[in-house]
Amino acid sequence: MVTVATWNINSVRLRLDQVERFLAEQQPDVLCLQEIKVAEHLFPHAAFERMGYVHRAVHGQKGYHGVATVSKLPLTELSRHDWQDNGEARHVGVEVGGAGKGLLIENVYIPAGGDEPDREVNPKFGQKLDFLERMAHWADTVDRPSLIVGDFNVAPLEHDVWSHKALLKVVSHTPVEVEALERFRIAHGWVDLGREYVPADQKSFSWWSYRNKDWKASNRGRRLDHMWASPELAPQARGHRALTECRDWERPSDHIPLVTRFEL
Amino acid sequence: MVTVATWNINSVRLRLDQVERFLAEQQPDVLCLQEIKVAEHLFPHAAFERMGYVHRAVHGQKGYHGVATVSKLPLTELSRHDWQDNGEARHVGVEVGGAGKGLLIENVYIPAGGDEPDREVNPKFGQKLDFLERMAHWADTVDRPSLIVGDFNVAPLEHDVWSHKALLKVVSHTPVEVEALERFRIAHGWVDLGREYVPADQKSFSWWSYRNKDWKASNRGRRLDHMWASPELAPQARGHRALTECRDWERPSDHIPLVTRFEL
DNA sequence: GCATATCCGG
DNA sequence: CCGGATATGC
Repeated sequence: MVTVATWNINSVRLRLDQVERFLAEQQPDVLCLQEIKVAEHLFPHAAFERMGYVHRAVHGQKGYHGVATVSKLPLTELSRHDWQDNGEARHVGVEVGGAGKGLLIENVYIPAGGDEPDREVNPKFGQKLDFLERMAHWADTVDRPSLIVGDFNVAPLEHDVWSHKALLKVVSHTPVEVEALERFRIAHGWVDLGREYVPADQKSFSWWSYRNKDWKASNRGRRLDHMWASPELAPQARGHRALTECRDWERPSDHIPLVTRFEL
Repeated sequence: MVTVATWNINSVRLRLDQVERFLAEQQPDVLCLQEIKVAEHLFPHAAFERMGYVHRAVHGQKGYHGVATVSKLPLTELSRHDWQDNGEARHVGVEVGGAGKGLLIENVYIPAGGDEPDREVNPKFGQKLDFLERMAHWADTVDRPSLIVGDFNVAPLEHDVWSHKALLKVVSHTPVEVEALERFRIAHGWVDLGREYVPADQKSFSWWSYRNKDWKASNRGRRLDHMWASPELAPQARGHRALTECRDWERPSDHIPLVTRFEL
Protein backbone atom coordinates (compact mmCIF):
# COMPACT_ATOMS: atom_id res chain seq x y z
CA MET A 1 0.00 0.00 0.00
CA VAL A 2 1.32 3.44 -0.92
CA THR A 3 -0.25 6.58 0.51
CA VAL A 4 0.06 9.86 -1.37
CA ALA A 5 -1.01 13.28 -0.10
CA THR A 6 -1.23 16.78 -1.56
CA TRP A 7 -1.45 20.09 0.30
CA ASN A 8 -1.20 23.74 -0.67
CA ILE A 9 0.63 24.79 2.48
CA ASN A 10 0.85 28.56 1.84
CA SER A 11 4.43 28.92 3.12
CA VAL A 12 6.10 25.73 4.26
CA ARG A 13 8.39 27.54 6.69
CA LEU A 14 5.56 29.30 8.48
CA ARG A 15 3.59 26.08 8.83
CA LEU A 16 6.33 23.57 9.50
CA ASP A 17 4.71 22.35 12.74
CA GLN A 18 1.46 21.74 10.90
CA VAL A 19 3.24 19.74 8.23
CA GLU A 20 4.97 17.77 10.97
CA ARG A 21 1.69 17.10 12.74
CA PHE A 22 0.06 16.04 9.48
CA LEU A 23 2.93 13.69 8.63
CA ALA A 24 2.98 12.22 12.14
CA GLU A 25 -0.76 11.61 12.12
CA GLN A 26 -1.26 10.45 8.53
CA GLN A 27 2.13 8.90 7.75
CA PRO A 28 1.78 9.24 3.98
CA ASP A 29 4.57 7.75 1.92
CA VAL A 30 4.62 10.78 -0.34
CA LEU A 31 3.53 14.37 0.26
CA CYS A 32 3.18 16.91 -2.54
CA LEU A 33 3.28 20.50 -1.33
CA GLN A 34 2.35 23.64 -3.25
CA GLU A 35 3.01 27.29 -2.49
CA ILE A 36 6.04 26.50 -0.42
CA LYS A 37 7.09 30.15 -0.93
CA VAL A 38 10.76 29.49 -0.46
CA ALA A 39 13.86 28.94 -2.57
CA GLU A 40 15.25 25.43 -2.60
CA HIS A 41 18.31 26.27 -0.47
CA LEU A 42 16.09 27.66 2.30
CA PHE A 43 13.63 24.76 2.25
CA PRO A 44 13.43 23.15 5.73
CA HIS A 45 15.20 19.98 4.63
CA ALA A 46 16.31 19.00 8.15
CA ALA A 47 12.77 18.81 9.52
CA PHE A 48 11.66 16.49 6.71
CA GLU A 49 14.80 14.44 7.14
CA ARG A 50 13.95 13.96 10.82
CA MET A 51 10.44 12.85 9.92
CA GLY A 52 11.80 10.19 7.59
CA TYR A 53 11.09 12.03 4.33
CA VAL A 54 14.66 11.64 3.16
CA HIS A 55 13.82 11.73 -0.55
CA ARG A 56 12.82 15.12 -1.88
CA ALA A 57 12.31 16.98 -5.11
CA VAL A 58 12.06 20.68 -4.31
CA HIS A 59 11.32 23.21 -7.01
CA GLY A 60 11.08 26.50 -5.20
CA GLN A 61 11.58 30.18 -5.72
CA LYS A 62 11.81 33.21 -3.47
CA GLY A 63 8.55 34.42 -1.99
CA TYR A 64 5.98 33.01 -4.38
CA HIS A 65 4.69 29.68 -5.68
CA GLY A 66 7.03 26.71 -5.46
CA VAL A 67 6.31 22.99 -5.16
CA ALA A 68 7.99 20.15 -3.31
CA THR A 69 7.46 16.40 -3.33
CA VAL A 70 8.84 14.66 -0.25
CA SER A 71 8.88 10.93 0.19
CA LYS A 72 9.84 8.08 2.49
CA LEU A 73 10.30 5.91 -0.60
CA PRO A 74 13.16 6.45 -3.03
CA LEU A 75 12.26 8.98 -5.65
CA THR A 76 13.75 10.21 -8.89
CA GLU A 77 13.05 13.72 -10.11
CA LEU A 78 12.12 13.51 -13.78
CA SER A 79 10.76 16.89 -14.88
CA ARG A 80 10.05 20.49 -14.05
CA HIS A 81 7.55 21.67 -16.62
CA ASP A 82 7.23 25.40 -17.11
CA TRP A 83 3.83 25.55 -18.77
CA GLN A 84 3.84 29.34 -18.60
CA ASP A 85 7.38 29.70 -19.94
CA ASN A 86 8.05 32.47 -17.45
CA GLY A 87 10.32 30.74 -14.95
CA GLU A 88 7.76 30.33 -12.17
CA ALA A 89 8.16 27.18 -10.07
CA ARG A 90 4.83 25.41 -10.51
CA HIS A 91 5.56 21.79 -11.28
CA VAL A 92 7.82 18.93 -10.35
CA GLY A 93 7.47 15.40 -11.67
CA VAL A 94 8.96 12.38 -9.93
CA GLU A 95 9.02 8.64 -10.17
CA VAL A 96 8.56 6.73 -6.94
CA GLY A 97 9.80 3.15 -6.91
CA GLY A 98 12.02 1.37 -9.45
CA ALA A 99 13.24 3.35 -12.46
CA GLY A 100 11.01 2.84 -15.48
CA LYS A 101 8.46 0.76 -13.56
CA GLY A 102 7.58 2.97 -10.61
CA LEU A 103 4.68 5.36 -10.13
CA LEU A 104 4.87 8.78 -11.77
CA ILE A 105 3.69 11.59 -9.54
CA GLU A 106 3.17 15.02 -11.07
CA ASN A 107 2.88 17.85 -8.54
CA VAL A 108 1.41 21.03 -10.00
CA TYR A 109 0.33 24.48 -8.87
CA ILE A 110 -1.85 25.93 -11.62
CA PRO A 111 -1.92 29.78 -11.65
CA ALA A 112 -4.80 31.40 -9.80
CA GLY A 113 -5.51 33.65 -12.77
CA GLY A 114 -6.23 37.05 -11.21
CA ASP A 115 -9.61 38.62 -10.60
CA GLU A 116 -11.14 39.46 -13.98
CA PRO A 117 -12.10 36.38 -16.06
CA ASP A 118 -11.15 38.13 -19.30
CA ARG A 119 -7.79 37.65 -20.95
CA GLU A 120 -8.08 41.00 -22.71
CA VAL A 121 -8.15 43.04 -19.52
CA ASN A 122 -6.37 40.54 -17.26
CA PRO A 123 -3.26 38.89 -18.68
CA LYS A 124 -3.05 36.52 -15.70
CA PHE A 125 -6.30 34.92 -16.76
CA GLY A 126 -4.90 34.38 -20.24
CA GLN A 127 -1.78 32.81 -18.77
CA LYS A 128 -3.90 30.43 -16.74
CA LEU A 129 -5.83 29.32 -19.83
CA ASP A 130 -2.60 28.92 -21.79
CA PHE A 131 -1.14 26.91 -18.91
CA LEU A 132 -4.13 24.56 -19.06
CA GLU A 133 -3.87 24.21 -22.84
CA ARG A 134 -0.20 23.32 -22.60
CA MET A 135 -0.99 20.81 -19.87
CA ALA A 136 -3.56 19.24 -22.20
CA HIS A 137 -0.96 19.06 -24.95
CA TRP A 138 1.48 17.41 -22.54
CA ALA A 139 -1.20 15.01 -21.24
CA ASP A 140 -1.56 13.67 -24.77
CA THR A 141 2.00 12.36 -24.49
CA VAL A 142 1.63 10.68 -21.09
CA ASP A 143 1.94 6.94 -21.73
CA ARG A 144 2.57 5.53 -18.26
CA PRO A 145 0.39 5.15 -15.17
CA SER A 146 0.56 8.53 -13.51
CA LEU A 147 -0.94 10.49 -10.71
CA ILE A 148 -1.26 14.24 -11.07
CA VAL A 149 -2.03 16.14 -7.90
CA GLY A 150 -1.97 19.68 -6.61
CA ASP A 151 -3.74 22.97 -6.47
CA PHE A 152 -5.47 23.21 -9.84
CA ASN A 153 -7.16 26.51 -8.95
CA VAL A 154 -10.24 25.31 -10.79
CA ALA A 155 -13.43 23.94 -9.21
CA PRO A 156 -14.90 22.10 -12.21
CA LEU A 157 -18.22 20.73 -11.00
CA GLU A 158 -21.36 22.48 -9.83
CA HIS A 159 -20.96 21.10 -6.32
CA ASP A 160 -17.28 21.96 -6.20
CA VAL A 161 -18.32 25.48 -5.14
CA TRP A 162 -20.68 26.73 -2.47
CA SER A 163 -22.85 28.43 -5.09
CA HIS A 164 -22.60 27.45 -8.73
CA LYS A 165 -24.72 30.42 -9.78
CA ALA A 166 -22.80 32.98 -7.72
CA LEU A 167 -19.43 31.77 -8.98
CA LEU A 168 -20.06 31.36 -12.70
CA LYS A 169 -18.23 34.62 -13.33
CA VAL A 170 -15.67 34.20 -10.57
CA VAL A 171 -12.21 33.01 -11.62
CA SER A 172 -11.85 29.31 -10.65
CA HIS A 173 -15.35 28.32 -11.75
CA THR A 174 -15.92 30.11 -15.07
CA PRO A 175 -17.01 27.89 -18.00
CA VAL A 176 -13.93 28.76 -20.04
CA GLU A 177 -11.62 27.48 -17.29
CA VAL A 178 -13.73 24.43 -16.60
CA GLU A 179 -13.69 23.57 -20.30
CA ALA A 180 -9.93 24.03 -20.54
CA LEU A 181 -9.45 21.77 -17.52
CA GLU A 182 -11.81 19.21 -19.01
CA ARG A 183 -9.77 19.17 -22.24
CA PHE A 184 -6.73 18.42 -20.11
CA ARG A 185 -8.59 15.65 -18.32
CA ILE A 186 -9.83 14.04 -21.54
CA ALA A 187 -6.39 14.26 -23.16
CA HIS A 188 -5.22 11.43 -20.92
CA GLY A 189 -8.47 10.16 -19.48
CA TRP A 190 -7.55 11.22 -15.95
CA VAL A 191 -9.91 10.01 -13.23
CA ASP A 192 -10.88 12.59 -10.60
CA LEU A 193 -10.33 10.53 -7.44
CA GLY A 194 -12.06 13.04 -5.21
CA ARG A 195 -15.30 12.50 -7.03
CA GLU A 196 -14.85 8.71 -6.96
CA TYR A 197 -15.26 8.98 -3.20
CA VAL A 198 -17.73 11.86 -2.88
CA PRO A 199 -20.65 11.74 -5.34
CA ALA A 200 -20.87 14.68 -7.76
CA ASP A 201 -24.23 15.77 -6.34
CA GLN A 202 -22.70 16.44 -2.90
CA LYS A 203 -20.77 19.56 -1.96
CA SER A 204 -17.05 18.92 -1.58
CA PHE A 205 -14.46 21.60 -0.89
CA SER A 206 -10.71 21.78 -0.31
CA TRP A 207 -10.30 25.54 0.16
CA TRP A 208 -12.00 28.23 2.22
CA SER A 209 -10.94 31.89 1.91
CA TYR A 210 -9.24 33.58 4.83
CA ARG A 211 -11.61 36.49 4.28
CA ASN A 212 -14.64 34.70 5.71
CA LYS A 213 -14.36 35.20 9.41
CA ASP A 214 -16.09 31.90 10.23
CA TRP A 215 -15.15 29.57 7.39
CA LYS A 216 -17.13 26.65 8.83
CA ALA A 217 -20.34 28.55 9.52
CA SER A 218 -20.47 30.32 6.15
CA ASN A 219 -18.93 27.28 4.37
CA ARG A 220 -18.21 29.25 1.21
CA GLY A 221 -15.63 26.78 0.02
CA ARG A 222 -14.34 25.55 -3.32
CA ARG A 223 -12.74 22.28 -4.44
CA LEU A 224 -9.54 23.64 -5.98
CA ASP A 225 -7.20 20.81 -4.99
CA HIS A 226 -7.27 17.54 -6.82
CA MET A 227 -5.76 14.12 -7.22
CA TRP A 228 -6.25 12.69 -10.68
CA ALA A 229 -5.10 9.20 -11.71
CA SER A 230 -4.42 7.57 -15.05
CA PRO A 231 -7.22 5.19 -16.09
CA GLU A 232 -5.04 2.15 -15.31
CA LEU A 233 -4.08 3.51 -11.90
CA ALA A 234 -7.47 4.74 -10.72
CA PRO A 235 -8.88 1.27 -9.89
CA GLN A 236 -5.99 0.73 -7.51
CA ALA A 237 -7.06 3.61 -5.27
CA ARG A 238 -8.36 2.19 -2.01
CA GLY A 239 -9.42 5.28 -0.11
CA HIS A 240 -9.45 9.03 -0.52
CA ARG A 241 -9.93 11.64 2.19
CA ALA A 242 -10.08 15.41 2.41
CA LEU A 243 -8.84 16.42 5.90
CA THR A 244 -11.24 19.26 6.65
CA GLU A 245 -10.18 19.34 10.31
CA CYS A 246 -6.82 20.84 9.34
CA ARG A 247 -8.60 24.06 8.34
CA ASP A 248 -9.31 24.49 12.08
CA TRP A 249 -5.72 24.20 13.25
CA GLU A 250 -3.92 27.28 14.61
CA ARG A 251 -2.98 29.73 11.81
CA PRO A 252 -3.99 27.26 9.11
CA SER A 253 -3.40 27.18 5.40
CA ASP A 254 -6.51 28.18 3.47
CA HIS A 255 -6.27 24.78 1.74
CA ILE A 256 -6.68 21.35 3.33
CA PRO A 257 -4.69 18.21 2.53
CA LEU A 258 -6.00 15.35 0.41
CA VAL A 259 -4.83 11.78 0.99
CA THR A 260 -5.24 8.70 -1.22
CA ARG A 261 -4.11 5.12 -0.59
CA PHE A 262 -3.16 2.89 -3.50
CA GLU A 263 -2.77 -0.87 -3.67
CA LEU A 264 0.07 -1.22 -6.14
CA MET B 1 3.99 55.72 48.54
CA VAL B 2 3.75 56.34 44.79
CA THR B 3 5.43 54.00 42.33
CA VAL B 4 6.37 55.30 38.88
CA ALA B 5 7.70 53.20 36.00
CA THR B 6 9.04 53.90 32.51
CA TRP B 7 9.40 51.50 29.59
CA ASN B 8 10.20 51.83 25.91
CA ILE B 9 7.81 49.12 24.81
CA ASN B 10 8.58 49.12 21.04
CA SER B 11 4.92 48.76 19.95
CA VAL B 12 2.36 48.67 22.74
CA ARG B 13 -0.11 46.64 20.69
CA LEU B 14 2.38 43.90 19.89
CA ARG B 15 3.45 43.62 23.52
CA LEU B 16 0.19 44.14 25.35
CA ASP B 17 0.49 40.85 27.29
CA GLN B 18 3.93 41.88 28.46
CA VAL B 19 2.63 45.22 29.63
CA GLU B 20 -0.19 43.41 31.42
CA ARG B 21 2.22 41.00 33.07
CA PHE B 22 4.46 43.87 34.13
CA LEU B 23 1.56 45.83 35.58
CA ALA B 24 0.18 42.78 37.39
CA GLU B 25 3.55 41.95 38.90
CA GLN B 26 4.82 45.44 39.75
CA GLN B 27 1.57 47.31 40.31
CA PRO B 28 3.07 50.75 39.64
CA ASP B 29 0.75 53.70 40.15
CA VAL B 30 1.99 55.33 36.97
CA LEU B 31 3.58 53.82 33.86
CA CYS B 32 5.24 55.95 31.19
CA LEU B 33 5.55 54.19 27.84
CA GLN B 34 7.63 55.23 24.85
CA GLU B 35 7.56 54.02 21.26
CA ILE B 36 3.95 52.96 21.50
CA LYS B 37 3.89 53.08 17.66
CA VAL B 38 0.17 53.70 17.43
CA ALA B 39 -2.22 56.58 16.94
CA GLU B 40 -4.24 57.58 19.98
CA HIS B 41 -7.55 56.21 18.65
CA LEU B 42 -5.99 52.76 18.17
CA PHE B 43 -4.29 52.70 21.59
CA PRO B 44 -5.45 49.61 23.56
CA HIS B 45 -7.43 51.67 26.06
CA ALA B 46 -9.69 48.80 27.13
CA ALA B 47 -6.83 46.61 28.33
CA PHE B 48 -5.45 49.41 30.52
CA GLU B 49 -8.94 50.18 31.76
CA ARG B 50 -9.32 46.53 32.85
CA MET B 51 -5.99 46.70 34.68
CA GLY B 52 -7.14 49.74 36.64
CA TYR B 53 -5.15 52.33 34.68
CA VAL B 54 -8.21 54.42 34.03
CA HIS B 55 -6.34 57.73 33.76
CA ARG B 56 -4.32 58.10 30.59
CA ALA B 57 -2.51 60.71 28.55
CA VAL B 58 -1.75 59.23 25.16
CA HIS B 59 0.24 61.16 22.59
CA GLY B 60 0.62 58.81 19.69
CA GLN B 61 1.07 58.77 15.97
CA LYS B 62 0.85 56.17 13.24
CA GLY B 63 3.73 53.71 13.05
CA TYR B 64 6.52 55.56 14.78
CA HIS B 65 7.40 57.05 18.16
CA GLY B 66 4.52 57.98 20.47
CA VAL B 67 4.35 58.17 24.26
CA ALA B 68 1.66 57.35 26.79
CA THR B 69 1.38 57.89 30.52
CA VAL B 70 -1.15 55.62 32.20
CA SER B 71 -2.11 55.89 35.84
CA LYS B 72 -4.25 54.46 38.59
CA LEU B 73 -4.22 57.88 40.23
CA PRO B 74 -6.08 60.84 38.73
CA LEU B 75 -3.95 62.62 36.20
CA THR B 76 -4.14 65.88 34.30
CA GLU B 77 -2.43 66.25 30.95
CA LEU B 78 -0.51 69.53 30.96
CA SER B 79 1.77 69.61 27.93
CA ARG B 80 2.92 68.03 24.72
CA HIS B 81 6.25 69.60 23.93
CA ASP B 82 7.47 69.31 20.36
CA TRP B 83 11.15 69.98 20.88
CA GLN B 84 11.88 69.16 17.27
CA ASP B 85 9.07 71.28 15.89
CA ASN B 86 8.27 68.60 13.32
CA GLY B 87 5.06 67.11 14.71
CA GLU B 88 6.56 63.89 16.04
CA ALA B 89 4.92 62.54 19.22
CA ARG B 90 7.80 62.43 21.68
CA HIS B 91 6.57 64.01 24.90
CA VAL B 92 3.62 64.19 27.20
CA GLY B 93 3.59 65.98 30.54
CA VAL B 94 1.07 65.25 33.28
CA GLU B 95 0.31 66.16 36.85
CA VAL B 96 -0.58 63.30 39.17
CA GLY B 97 -2.50 64.23 42.30
CA GLY B 98 -4.18 67.53 43.22
CA ALA B 99 -4.04 70.32 40.66
CA GLY B 100 -1.17 72.73 41.36
CA LYS B 101 0.20 70.63 44.21
CA GLY B 102 0.63 67.21 42.59
CA LEU B 103 3.67 65.58 41.07
CA LEU B 104 4.68 66.59 37.56
CA ILE B 105 5.72 63.66 35.39
CA GLU B 106 7.36 64.37 32.04
CA ASN B 107 7.47 61.40 29.67
CA VAL B 108 9.93 61.83 26.80
CA TYR B 109 11.33 59.88 23.88
CA ILE B 110 14.45 61.67 22.72
CA PRO B 111 15.33 61.01 19.04
CA ALA B 112 17.81 58.21 18.38
CA GLY B 113 19.81 60.44 16.07
CA GLY B 114 20.73 58.16 13.15
CA ASP B 115 24.03 56.45 12.54
CA GLU B 116 26.60 59.15 11.75
CA PRO B 117 27.48 61.42 14.71
CA ASP B 118 27.90 64.41 12.43
CA ARG B 119 25.15 66.96 11.88
CA GLU B 120 26.63 67.96 8.54
CA VAL B 121 26.17 64.53 6.95
CA ASN B 122 23.34 63.28 9.16
CA PRO B 123 20.50 65.73 9.83
CA LYS B 124 18.94 63.36 12.38
CA PHE B 125 21.96 63.83 14.60
CA GLY B 126 21.56 67.59 14.38
CA GLN B 127 17.89 67.27 15.29
CA LYS B 128 18.80 65.21 18.33
CA LEU B 129 21.27 67.84 19.52
CA ASP B 130 18.73 70.60 18.90
CA PHE B 131 16.11 68.60 20.79
CA LEU B 132 18.47 68.39 23.78
CA GLU B 133 19.25 72.10 23.62
CA ARG B 134 15.57 72.96 23.60
CA MET B 135 14.99 70.63 26.51
CA ALA B 136 17.74 72.46 28.40
CA HIS B 137 16.10 75.78 27.63
CA TRP B 138 12.77 74.40 28.88
CA ALA B 139 14.39 72.90 32.00
CA ASP B 140 15.48 76.39 32.99
CA THR B 141 11.81 77.28 33.40
CA VAL B 142 10.81 74.26 35.51
CA ASP B 143 9.96 75.62 38.95
CA ARG B 144 8.05 72.75 40.53
CA PRO B 145 9.10 69.30 41.78
CA SER B 146 9.16 67.18 38.67
CA LEU B 147 10.15 63.77 37.45
CA ILE B 148 11.33 63.37 33.89
CA VAL B 149 11.52 59.83 32.59
CA GLY B 150 11.83 57.99 29.35
CA ASP B 151 14.11 56.81 26.61
CA PHE B 152 16.75 59.54 26.43
CA ASN B 153 18.76 57.66 23.77
CA VAL B 154 21.92 58.84 25.48
CA ALA B 155 24.15 56.77 27.76
CA PRO B 156 26.01 59.56 29.55
CA LEU B 157 28.48 57.80 31.83
CA GLU B 158 31.43 55.58 31.07
CA HIS B 159 29.76 52.59 32.68
CA ASP B 160 26.46 53.27 30.96
CA VAL B 161 27.85 51.39 27.95
CA TRP B 162 29.54 48.01 27.63
CA SER B 163 32.68 49.65 26.25
CA HIS B 164 33.31 53.33 26.72
CA LYS B 165 36.20 53.27 24.27
CA ALA B 166 34.34 51.34 21.56
CA LEU B 167 31.31 53.62 21.75
CA LEU B 168 32.90 57.06 21.88
CA LYS B 169 32.06 57.56 18.20
CA VAL B 170 28.77 55.67 18.30
CA VAL B 171 25.60 57.76 18.47
CA SER B 172 24.20 57.58 22.06
CA HIS B 173 27.59 57.90 23.74
CA THR B 174 29.46 60.62 21.79
CA PRO B 175 30.89 63.48 23.87
CA VAL B 176 28.76 66.07 22.05
CA GLU B 177 25.53 64.27 23.01
CA VAL B 178 26.69 63.61 26.55
CA GLU B 179 27.56 67.31 26.94
CA ALA B 180 24.20 68.41 25.56
CA LEU B 181 22.40 66.05 27.94
CA GLU B 182 24.52 67.33 30.83
CA ARG B 183 23.55 70.93 30.00
CA PHE B 184 19.93 69.81 30.20
CA ARG B 185 20.58 68.12 33.54
CA ILE B 186 22.34 71.14 35.00
CA ALA B 187 19.64 73.53 33.80
CA HIS B 188 17.29 72.21 36.47
CA GLY B 189 19.66 70.24 38.66
CA TRP B 190 18.00 66.92 37.81
CA VAL B 191 19.14 63.95 39.86
CA ASP B 192 19.83 60.75 37.92
CA LEU B 193 17.97 58.27 40.11
CA GLY B 194 19.46 55.25 38.36
CA ARG B 195 22.92 56.26 39.49
CA GLU B 196 21.69 56.97 43.03
CA TYR B 197 21.02 53.25 43.30
CA VAL B 198 23.83 51.79 41.17
CA PRO B 199 27.25 53.40 41.73
CA ALA B 200 28.77 55.12 38.70
CA ASP B 201 31.69 52.71 38.61
CA GLN B 202 29.42 49.73 37.97
CA LYS B 203 27.99 48.76 34.60
CA SER B 204 24.28 49.48 34.35
CA PHE B 205 22.22 49.00 31.20
CA SER B 206 18.58 49.39 30.17
CA TRP B 207 18.83 48.37 26.51
CA TRP B 208 20.38 45.52 24.56
CA SER B 209 20.23 45.46 20.76
CA TYR B 210 18.15 42.85 19.00
CA ARG B 211 21.13 42.30 16.73
CA ASN B 212 23.14 40.43 19.35
CA LYS B 213 21.85 36.90 19.23
CA ASP B 214 22.58 36.22 22.90
CA TRP B 215 22.08 39.57 24.63
CA LYS B 216 22.92 38.19 28.08
CA ALA B 217 26.10 36.37 27.08
CA SER B 218 27.57 39.23 25.06
CA ASN B 219 26.04 41.85 27.41
CA ARG B 220 26.68 44.69 25.00
CA GLY B 221 24.11 46.92 26.60
CA ARG B 222 23.63 50.64 27.09
CA ARG B 223 21.78 52.70 29.72
CA LEU B 224 19.52 54.74 27.45
CA ASP B 225 16.46 54.89 29.72
CA HIS B 226 16.38 57.21 32.67
CA MET B 227 14.38 58.59 35.57
CA TRP B 228 15.56 62.01 36.66
CA ALA B 229 14.07 63.89 39.62
CA SER B 230 14.05 67.53 40.65
CA PRO B 231 16.48 68.22 43.51
CA GLU B 232 13.58 68.60 46.00
CA LEU B 233 11.98 65.33 44.84
CA ALA B 234 15.06 63.14 44.62
CA PRO B 235 15.41 62.61 48.40
CA GLN B 236 11.91 61.19 48.46
CA ALA B 237 12.87 58.26 46.21
CA ARG B 238 12.81 55.10 48.25
CA GLY B 239 13.90 52.48 45.76
CA HIS B 240 14.83 52.17 42.11
CA ARG B 241 15.03 49.02 40.02
CA ALA B 242 15.86 48.08 36.47
CA LEU B 243 13.92 44.93 35.58
CA THR B 244 16.52 43.09 33.53
CA GLU B 245 14.49 39.88 33.60
CA CYS B 246 11.94 41.39 31.20
CA ARG B 247 14.56 41.28 28.43
CA ASP B 248 14.21 37.48 28.61
CA TRP B 249 10.46 37.35 28.14
CA GLU B 250 9.02 36.01 24.89
CA ARG B 251 9.47 38.47 22.00
CA PRO B 252 10.69 41.21 24.32
CA SER B 253 11.20 44.89 23.83
CA ASP B 254 14.87 45.73 23.41
CA HIS B 255 14.46 48.06 26.44
CA ILE B 256 13.67 47.04 30.01
CA PRO B 257 11.38 48.87 32.45
CA LEU B 258 12.65 51.06 35.28
CA VAL B 259 10.64 51.45 38.50
CA THR B 260 11.03 53.99 41.32
CA ARG B 261 9.06 54.32 44.54
CA PHE B 262 8.54 57.73 46.13
CA GLU B 263 7.47 58.65 49.64
CA LEU B 264 5.47 61.80 49.00
C1' DG C 1 -7.13 37.72 5.71
C1' DC C 2 -2.82 36.22 5.28
C1' DA C 3 1.90 35.92 3.52
C1' DT C 4 5.35 37.30 0.86
C1' DA C 5 8.61 41.79 -0.99
C1' DT C 6 11.07 46.08 -0.17
C1' DC C 7 12.05 50.13 2.50
C1' DC C 8 12.89 52.74 6.65
C1' DG C 9 14.08 53.31 11.49
C1' DG C 10 16.26 51.69 15.74
C1' DC D 1 17.23 41.50 14.59
C1' DC D 2 12.83 43.39 14.89
C1' DG D 3 9.23 46.81 14.45
C1' DG D 4 6.45 49.67 11.45
C1' DA D 5 4.96 51.25 6.21
C1' DT D 6 3.38 50.20 1.47
C1' DA D 7 2.54 47.11 -2.50
C1' DT D 8 1.12 42.82 -4.60
C1' DG D 9 -0.79 38.21 -5.04
C1' DC D 10 -4.25 34.88 -3.89
